[in-house]
Amino acid sequence: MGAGSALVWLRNDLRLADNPALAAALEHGGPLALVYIYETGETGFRAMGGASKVWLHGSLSSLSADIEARGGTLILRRGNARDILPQLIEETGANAVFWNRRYGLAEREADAALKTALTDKGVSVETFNGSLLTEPWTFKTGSGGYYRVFTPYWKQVQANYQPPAPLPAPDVLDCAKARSDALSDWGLLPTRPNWAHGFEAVWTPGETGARDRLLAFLDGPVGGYKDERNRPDIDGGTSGLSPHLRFGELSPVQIWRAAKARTDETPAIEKGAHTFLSEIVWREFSYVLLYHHPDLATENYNPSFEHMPWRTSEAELEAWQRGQTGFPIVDAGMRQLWQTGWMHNRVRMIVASFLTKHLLLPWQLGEDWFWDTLVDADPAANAASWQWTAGSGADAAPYFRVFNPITQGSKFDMTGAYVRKFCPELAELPTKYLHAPWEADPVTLMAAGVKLGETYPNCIVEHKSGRERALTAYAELKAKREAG
DNA sequence: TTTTGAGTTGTTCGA
DNA sequence: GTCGAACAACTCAAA
Repeated sequence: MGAGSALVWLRNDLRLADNPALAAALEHGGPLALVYIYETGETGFRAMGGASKVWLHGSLSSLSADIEARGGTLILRRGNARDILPQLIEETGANAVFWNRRYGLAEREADAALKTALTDKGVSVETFNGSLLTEPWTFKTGSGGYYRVFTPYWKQVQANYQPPAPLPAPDVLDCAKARSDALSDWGLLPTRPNWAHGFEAVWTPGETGARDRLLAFLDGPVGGYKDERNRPDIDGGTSGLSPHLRFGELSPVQIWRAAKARTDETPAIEKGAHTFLSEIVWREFSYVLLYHHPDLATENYNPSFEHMPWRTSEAELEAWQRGQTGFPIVDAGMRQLWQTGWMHNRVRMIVASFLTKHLLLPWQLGEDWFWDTLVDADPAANAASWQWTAGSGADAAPYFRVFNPITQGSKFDMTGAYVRKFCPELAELPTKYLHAPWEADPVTLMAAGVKLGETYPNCIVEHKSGRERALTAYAELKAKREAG
């Protein structure tokens, strides 16, 4: 390849280390054009949610600084990649384009069309796997199909996955010049009100923040991960890497290598590291499902769920969204989500079970709310996990598994620190009543400053009757399924 | 082809 | 308080 420059189109891979597309562009030689396009108005693309936009702003800001520290520049553009990439190729004199692949249908189709168009104009295009351990078509079952059950998939990965050699971040970047938008003009950050003001205390978007978090996790918490990952009252019981992974500030390959290396040094963490990597592979499994079911975020994976007698209630949906259901563990979770853009995984299951079973509202409403409010909103993992909870998904929970929010709260937020943090109006209650304040006697309630129905809502549905209603609905579904 | 064993994360009830 | 069984039936993956 001749003297032209090499254009790297960055998408969900906002990092310099271990980035296959970037490494190939460096190999190509010549100046680099490092480009991020904020794709708006692209048909079939799901618009990024509000919390994700906030993260994107932070991530691009960090990436831009990292690139400038190496003498380069990040080019920002907004609009259609279809129009913008050819312009940038012109402006920068690029004769080769590099990107890491995406797996949603609309994205795949758009990328394929672009690749054809560029190739036809004599520009070489090379694409890579920059976001997954293995791409969704890699592993097949004995009969040639894709995996629909997690455990055999996980076994397959353990038996056959070998990480490629790491690709170091470049020390110096020689970049081509081109016009760039100002990041602040994209309007990614909220104003009036700034509902994201709580994010900063919790997160450091960008490659450095991601690496620091990974190392901190491997330095300690990973050892107890198997049990502590279920404890929302423990700070750092989980890795907190999900938003970094979502934007590719680090890759699952880097995680895999680091966890394996650390296990070799410290065999005592083996069990925790193994469980941790299985969670990473759940993300991979979700991508297998998304690849084979492009409408995973909207359509039931199991088609028989079209007969599910879901309810409708704007008021109940809103009570759930705002963390005003009257069940402390549910409300704490929904408020953590609103305040920090993230929710502990155990609590995600509890609130999802509550929405789809106790309230019997369609899982798509929950999926959509999470899409808008999670900084880690991932097209594959979010959709697959909601369907799993609802029972419509692959390898799904049995219908009779209705989480009891009181039992779950007492069992996993056993100190009550989680509810006290996010539902401060209940903070003075004794732990014994914290997950079921209605069971406290009037004297205890008064002493804690709690007036049910005033300072904290009454339950919008009673646990026992809500559970029974859900079981009845699922039985109806079964009857309809049998009737054809 | 047929068979077999298994399937992320739970709750309730009764002994 | 502890423990085991029931809660469905089906589909998947592999032998």
